[in-house]
Parts: sequence; structure tokens; C-alpha cells
Amino acid sequence: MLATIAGMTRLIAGIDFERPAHEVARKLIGVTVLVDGVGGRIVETEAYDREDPASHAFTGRSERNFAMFGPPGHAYVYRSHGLHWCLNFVCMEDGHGAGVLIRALEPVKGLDAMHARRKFDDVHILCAGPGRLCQAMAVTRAHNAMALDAPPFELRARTGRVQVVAGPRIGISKAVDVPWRFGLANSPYLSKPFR
DNA sequence: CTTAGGATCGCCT
DNA sequence: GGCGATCCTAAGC
Repeated sequence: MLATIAGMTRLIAGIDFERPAHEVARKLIGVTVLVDGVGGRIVETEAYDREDPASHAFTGRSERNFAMFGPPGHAYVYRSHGLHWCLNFVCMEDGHGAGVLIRALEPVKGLDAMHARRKFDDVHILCAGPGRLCQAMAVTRAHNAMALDAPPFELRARTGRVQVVAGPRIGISKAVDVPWRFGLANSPYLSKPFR
């Protein structure tokens, strides 16, 4: 399943989603994501690979996770604990679906709308967590499998350099030591600090 | 500041 | 029937 012809790879905000999830997760730090013009700069991500026991794709395709199996550059939105929505960007390498969980944003656009949806939370908490940022941007199942390079989504390439830190992923019980959580160093908008 | 429990539902065993 | 890629609140130290 090679959609890539040398030099002809289609990029979204400078990102090639036909790369390993951990590589895409690292490169997404500093990229701005907007949904209907509301959102911010990505400061925290986690990679979930096809061969990864912690990944929803690990046990195969289902009604919930089909978006993870492609195409790349689309959204995978799932419900967590029966309550919260979580947003992933789908990656593919050699036809294997994988995802990058968006874990935290630095709020940039549409602050009023996000504060209103989040009961006027402090700006440092507003998008600090996968469930919180989905509530702030009003992401739901309706966004599942949508393309990231078309409305309501908009991705903007990062400008300038960023210092990225890595560590173990949060809230999982399998593959606990895999260091596939990435963050913008010293950002005050992380869901949890890196140590 | 740290920890514990509840909410709530679709998927997997 | 069990258990989450979570979040909020309340209580304890």
C-alpha cells in the first residue's frame, strides 16, 4: 500500500502521516490544530503503534477503531470511560494503522468559546488533557474519520524551533515503559510535567 | 499536595 | 461481566 512516490508525498502542515507514529508524534509538537477556527498549539502527544499492546489497533479492526486503519492524515475520535472524547491523528506505515493521541494544547484561538464550554476553567487547565481539549474544541464522534486538511479541521505548520522532551505514556497498563509521550519542554499547558 | 471514588458505556474476554 | 489512551470532587496528610 504505497501511496508515496519519491518526492511526491502529500504533507499536512509539513507532516508526513505515512511515517511511524512515534516520529509523527514528535513532529506534531508545536503544530497548531483548529476545529471550526477554535484551538491552539499542540504541546503534548502520545504515539500508539499497530504492534503496540497499548494501542486500540492492536486487537484488530472494530466498529470503534476502524478510522485507525486508514487513510492516514485523518482523525480517529473515540469515547473514553463512557464520558470523554479523545482525538487522534491517524498514521500509516506499510499499510499498518497507528495513531497519535493529542493530549494537550496551548490555547490560541477562540478562547471565549473554549472557556464557555469548559465552565470558564483557568487557561492552563483549559486544554490540558485529551478529554479536556476535545470538550474545549467541541470534538465528538461526528469528527471521527474526517480529513485533517479540510474543514472543520485546520492544521498549521509550526514556526521556529521547539525543544521536545519524551517520557512514558500516561494512564495505560500495558507497555508502560515505552517512551512515546512527547511534550514541549517547560510548557505550562501540559497535562502533567515531564520528569 | 496526594489519593480515592464515582460517573458511564462500548468493547473485549 | 470487567475494564479502560479520563476528569472532577472531596477528603486526608
